[in-house]
Parts: sequence; structure tokens; C-alpha cells
Amino acid sequence: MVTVREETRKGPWTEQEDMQLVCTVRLFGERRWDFIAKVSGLNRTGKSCRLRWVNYLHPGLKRGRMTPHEERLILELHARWGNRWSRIARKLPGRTDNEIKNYWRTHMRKKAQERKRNMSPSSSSSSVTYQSIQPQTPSIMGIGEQELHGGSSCITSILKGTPADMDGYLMDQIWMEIEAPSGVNFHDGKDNSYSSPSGPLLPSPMWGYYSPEAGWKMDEIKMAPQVSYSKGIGPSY
DNA sequence: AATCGCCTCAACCGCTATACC
DNA sequence: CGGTATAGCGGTTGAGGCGAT
Repeated sequence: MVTVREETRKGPWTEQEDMQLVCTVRLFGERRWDFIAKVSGLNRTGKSCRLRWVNYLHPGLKRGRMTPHEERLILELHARWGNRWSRIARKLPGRTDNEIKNYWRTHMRKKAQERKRNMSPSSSSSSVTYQSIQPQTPSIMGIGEQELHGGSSCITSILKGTPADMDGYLMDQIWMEIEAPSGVNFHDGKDNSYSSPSGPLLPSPMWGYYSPEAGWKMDEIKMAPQVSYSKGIGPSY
């Protein structure tokens, strides 16, 4: 017997995959990622699905450049906590640990290069430097933990965010489509980090792709992956 | 116009922590 | 209480974009 075993997909996600994942997460919630991976029909590992969701598909994610406010916050929190990215991310609503980690990496590389170039201490020209906040971080270091937890004006101002901060992003469109009529709160609310702008359920357009008849049944969690997604379409986005 | 090098960011990997049985 | 499954975290890598030469 020759079982054609499909290999688990790796690499960049396609738009279709995103939609599949979003739908499945909407249905089953943000847990049991292995299960979600299976049920969604995605040829991905649960881990991969989770990562994609957390870093990219989660509603409420901010996209675009870090604001100066966020930059400062990251610097200060990093000075305080070190590489506890997820912890830092919790203080920056809409930002992921991955994003912050990446930001820090490039930021620090830049700083290191700068420092190499001009070893003289008098030449700290940039507006925000690591050193500048480390010794006496008055702005946030003085803030109580609770304030950091969401009460701080710093945080709230970030939360308010300027719309300009966010790029018109593909996911916005997806979420627009997904925007559900009912206000069912899908989010379990245990995490205060994200206040989802959309508390969506399944979008009608999505059901075009995902009607149970089309591919799979809810009650028997057996996937028929032959939903008519064309395989190998590689939407460039 | 072509090439090179740098930067950014999405995604993977391995390990640890936590939950569940 | 121990074993197993699952989730989460931090480090690392690689592809693509973009500006400089």
C-alpha cells in the first residue's frame, strides 16, 4: 500500500492558508494548536499555526513602525528585564514578542555599529539610546508595576495610537471580511494584552471557502482536505 | 542598468514550562 | 507522583526589499 504522505508545509504562508487558519481558530479557539492544524486541513504543524496566528493573524495586532513612544518603552523595559520578549510584549499592546525581538536586534546592531564608529561618549546624537535610559530611567522606571500593566498614560497613549501608525495591510482586509455581525466575544479574555477591535465570528465570505459541505464536518473532526483550494497557488503578498 | 550589501521581518528550531491524565 | 501532551519562549536563519555604488 502506498500512502502518499503529504509533507508538512513550511515556509511563507499563503493567503489561503491564512484564511483557513483564521476560520479554524474562530471556530475552535486559540488552543489545541495541533488539533487546529489538523482540522484546518493545513499541512502545517500546530506550532507553525500558533506562531502565524500570534505574530500575524491575531486581531488587534499593530503593524507598521514602532512609534517613538514604543521605542522608548522597549528600551526601558529591556533595560529592566533583559530579553524577556514576551513579557515586554505584554506591555506593548498590539506588538508581538517576535516583533520586539526583531526590533531590538536591528536596533542594537545599529547601536553597536554606531558605538564602534565613534567610541567617544560625547557623540550620542540619536534621540533614544540605550545608555540614555539605563542609568536613571525616570519616566517609566518610576512607574509602578500596575501602571505599566495598562493604566499608564504611556500605554494608553500607545493604545490609542495614530491610525497612521498602521499600514493599510492585507490582514485588515481579511478582518474586514471576517468582521462578524454578532458580538460574540471569541477572545477568552485571560490576556489583557489585546483588545480585539473586531470580535468576529465567521464571515460570510469565508464560508464560501469553508462551508462544511465543501470540505469538512464540524461534528466529525475528520478532515477532508480536498477543499478546493488550489494547491501551490502562491499568492505573492 | 546591474550589482552589492544592508535591513527588516516572517518563520523555524530547540528547549522549558505548564497542564492534564 | 510521574509521564505525556501542549503551549510558550528565546535564539537563529533566510528571503525579499531597497538604497548605495
